[in-house]
Amino acid sequence: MSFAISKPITIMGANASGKTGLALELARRTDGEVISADSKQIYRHLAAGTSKPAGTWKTVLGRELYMVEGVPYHLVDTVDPKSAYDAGTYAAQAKPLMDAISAAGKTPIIAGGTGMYIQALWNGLDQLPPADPDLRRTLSDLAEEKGREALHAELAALDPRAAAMIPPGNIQRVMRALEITKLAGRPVSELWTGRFGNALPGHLGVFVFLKWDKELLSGRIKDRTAAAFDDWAEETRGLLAMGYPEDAPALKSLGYPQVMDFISGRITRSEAIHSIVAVSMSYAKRQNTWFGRYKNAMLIELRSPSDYDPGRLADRILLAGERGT
RNA sequence: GGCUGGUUAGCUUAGUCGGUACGAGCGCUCGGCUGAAAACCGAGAGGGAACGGUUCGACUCCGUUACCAGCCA
Repeated sequence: MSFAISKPITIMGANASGKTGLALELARRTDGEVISADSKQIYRHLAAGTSKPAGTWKTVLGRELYMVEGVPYHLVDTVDPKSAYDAGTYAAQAKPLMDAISAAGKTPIIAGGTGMYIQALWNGLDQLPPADPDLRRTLSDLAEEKGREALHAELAALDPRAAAMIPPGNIQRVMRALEITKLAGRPVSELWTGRFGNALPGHLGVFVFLKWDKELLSGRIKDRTAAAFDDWAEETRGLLAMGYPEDAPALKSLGYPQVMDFISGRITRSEAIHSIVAVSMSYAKRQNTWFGRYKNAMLIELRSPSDYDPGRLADRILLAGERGT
């Protein structure tokens, strides 16, 4: 079957839930192109540790494209591991790509597990000052010296409403709120418009949330981690050999610290795998919590291994898309 | 077989000189999230090996049993 829809399709879900396979199936059916929404697959040289889909860079009509099984796969393998990347940058890159794909009569398929990026792309971020590394360093030093409560107290003095919404322990969000308030010269809470909400614009696209039974997902994560581990270790050795520091933004990704502990002999291979599975599962829980907020997304619950059938799932999704058109 | 030490939440453990376990980390359950988000954070459930004794009262003292560790045979 082939469908004449070009409304974007967004596939969300925890890690190891089969988003890539489904996205590729949808791309083949609809003459589509995939846009990744993944804060770590965006980095070059990270593959085994991020389950980046295997692909190759090709020049197509003068454009450099990462091709996976014949499908263009955007916003993957493009950023240097020592560079910072963030939701604002992602939205600024993904939106024009999505529009261009649609304009060419093709279907954009957004697939990823980074909820904040999907949120930034579809609901947009408020007009706020971007990150200021120097200010962050200052604030971070202050927190180190006087404690998190001191920073929170400072925020409370400048913006009581924001302070009430952010727990003192959440140093990152406290610092960000202070950063915005100082840079903008106005309290953050006055700059938040509420657009960063809990609903996706269902009239603009099809949104799918793949949610696996926990035990099954755990099995998939175990299998995937064990299978990838040796390549992962080799990949990490390579990154360190290339001179990337252990605290490079890319290496702050889940699992890499454990792999580095294994490489340096601090823990065994099986300890590393166990630990990675554990952190992956708690990450999956957080992802499901995030995506669960979107009550208007199409929830696909996978309760047995046979429920994951990309062909059949694609049928369901495309049918829903046609109805909505 | 003997001696010594141990047995506190699912796991690793802290502490209680007899008076309701301020416990902690991990795990588990739930949640939050506006340019670090695979980040960062919040809430909750869960506990004194077994049996008997002393005592107004025992996780804390005594005895027996079970199991663990170390040392000696």
